[in-house]
Amino acid sequence: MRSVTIRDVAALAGVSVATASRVLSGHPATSPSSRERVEAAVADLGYRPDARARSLRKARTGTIGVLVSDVRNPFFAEIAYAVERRALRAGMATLVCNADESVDQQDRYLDLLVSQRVDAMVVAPQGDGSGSLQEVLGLGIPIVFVDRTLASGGTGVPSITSDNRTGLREAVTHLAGLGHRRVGLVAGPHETSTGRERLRAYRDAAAAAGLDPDPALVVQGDFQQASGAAGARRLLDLADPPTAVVAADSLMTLGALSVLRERGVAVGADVSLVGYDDLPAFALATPSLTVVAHDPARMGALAADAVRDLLAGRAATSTVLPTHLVVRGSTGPARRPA
Amino acid sequence: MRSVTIRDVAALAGVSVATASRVLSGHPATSPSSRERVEAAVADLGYRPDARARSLRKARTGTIGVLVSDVRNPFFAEIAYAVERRALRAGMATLVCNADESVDQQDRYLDLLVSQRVDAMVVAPQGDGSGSLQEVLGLGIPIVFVDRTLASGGTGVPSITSDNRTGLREAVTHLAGLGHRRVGLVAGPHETSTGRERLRAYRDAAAAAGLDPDPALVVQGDFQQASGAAGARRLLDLADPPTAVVAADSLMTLGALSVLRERGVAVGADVSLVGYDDLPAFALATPSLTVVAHDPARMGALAADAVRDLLAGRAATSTVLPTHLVVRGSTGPARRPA
DNA sequence: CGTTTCCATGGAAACGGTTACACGGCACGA
DNA sequence: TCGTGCCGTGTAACCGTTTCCATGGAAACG
Repeated sequence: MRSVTIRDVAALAGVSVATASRVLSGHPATSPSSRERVEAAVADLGYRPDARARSLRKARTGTIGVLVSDVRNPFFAEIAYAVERRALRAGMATLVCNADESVDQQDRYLDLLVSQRVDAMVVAPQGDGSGSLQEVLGLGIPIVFVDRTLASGGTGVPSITSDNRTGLREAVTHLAGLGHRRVGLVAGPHETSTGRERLRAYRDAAAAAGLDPDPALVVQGDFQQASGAAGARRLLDLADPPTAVVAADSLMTLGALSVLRERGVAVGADVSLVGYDDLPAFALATPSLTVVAHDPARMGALAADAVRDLLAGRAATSTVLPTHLVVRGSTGPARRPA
Repeated sequence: MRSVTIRDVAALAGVSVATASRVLSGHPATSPSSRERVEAAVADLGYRPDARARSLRKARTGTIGVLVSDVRNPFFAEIAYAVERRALRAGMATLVCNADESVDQQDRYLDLLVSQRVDAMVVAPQGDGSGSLQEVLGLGIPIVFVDRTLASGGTGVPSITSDNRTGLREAVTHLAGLGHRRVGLVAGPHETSTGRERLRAYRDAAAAAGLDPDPALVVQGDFQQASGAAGARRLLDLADPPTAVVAADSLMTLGALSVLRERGVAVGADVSLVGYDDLPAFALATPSLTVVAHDPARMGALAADAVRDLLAGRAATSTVLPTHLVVRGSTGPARRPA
């Protein structure tokens, strides 16, 4: 059962493949009569053009790759969705890949995207760009970073990120204002720019507010739910546990929250919690969560716009989107130690 | 800046393209000496094989399409993730598409997947198969349905679904046992098999338990969060509102929950709520949500297995995964109307 | 009426790989 | 020594499309 090709269409329509191709791609120089017959033949045979063959001849594949860490993270799902939506409107297909917060897997997918000859990529990069990423950057494929950037700053790659520092600073300042002196942080991986920036913002803000600089208050997570739970446990088990905890991403927030509940800690009273990302579910928790909010849908849309610009040969502008603290019920006055 | 082709590699290595190709694809009939030189040339030039060109000649593209309704729905995100993971292990790439609960968009993506010549598809189908879907089924592309099936049953397409009826029946029976007589349902769209089956199970179970058969207790949703909120509002605004509500998917559960909270209704006391899908966040709500649970990760993995079987020429088996009710705090004894 | 212009068309060369086929050289057994 | 067979290699066809170029006819113009 060989699939039907443009040759079959041309034969049935009684024209050459060249003419058939012209009709199919809307070339103006075609007579109404051949247009009509080709279209009839297409309908008759159920012809479906082969995008691979087409793209082999033309310069473009009409495909863009989106490489995020984990679509199960609602934050990245939203980004991927937004990019895809915008891309579809421009007639482009989207290849969504999960790096799983692993550089190896990221490299594997970068290879894959390159060999698929995607026209452009939207990447939330892992690591310091030492692996395939650096190499791929050298290939001249239009790339836009989203959410994260590389440690080695000036790569000339446009990026759509959010202002990690402000949100986290506001969170710490807010907690300090409530009288908290020992504020814990479940930090993100050093391999990501977001992890590093949020940690740095925490440290700066904590120092500025004169909080307890105890290094034990910072525990390392990996942006996955389990590490948020583990981190929260370590913090609560300290001899002198924090009275407030900040989690550096949504999944770790979920994990931390689950531990607080499992231990019967009254969130917002015994221990205050600031989450990251404003997931719909976070507003519905009891007490509803105070969070650092940013806007993944907008990030995705802007990333798609940047890709469009790059593909059109225009320069793409990097954007840093604002973040802000949304104060809800999970943060309250520090309870004086007994 | 033309990209480097296998011809360049062959030239540099001093062999023919045939030999270069053989080395690259691991063909046994190659001498150590040419292997070595070709590999050196590849490294030297930074050669990246072109998957499109390769797949044009070979029968396969090494790509499978995953067409779900909405990756922002954690349920589908989990499915997509599981499929992708399994596919990658088999060396295949995954094209993830969002039909957005719209038949039109589904058709557009089906066209796209066909023209990309994916080797197989995993689809959560919309509608009755009247659009492109029927046509695509006729093309002989291996397809596996996931989560949903078509109304027109015997299409011979293997499917990985979950037992929608049992879970919902248990939910209704559970509520009846707690003394609820008026149980509302925020139903899913008729265009989906899951929407229909869950509605039918609700009706059957309600009848069996002798609940109030008032048709006003069933409100129509579309599996999106906003419709869950709207549905809950309609139910609460009834002259004789239900004492318990069941939502037919996770996003509508979220919407319904937000309305209950916005109105200051004590969930589990004033009104009981049964959600659908066991999202991590649902266990963390207060009170934690009683839900109908199923296993999207397993569904995705089984779908990927089914695809593997089809691609290997074996028959794929359809599976119906179990669902079960997880009783938590959001359901309680019916409050006697004053 | 002859020449120029334009337009629809077909033939054939790309695009970047794989692979059927033929061929020469070598080791082997008779 | 002479087939026989195997193995590594090269030539060229092929996958399905687009597009360059040449061509022939009709229309437009003088």
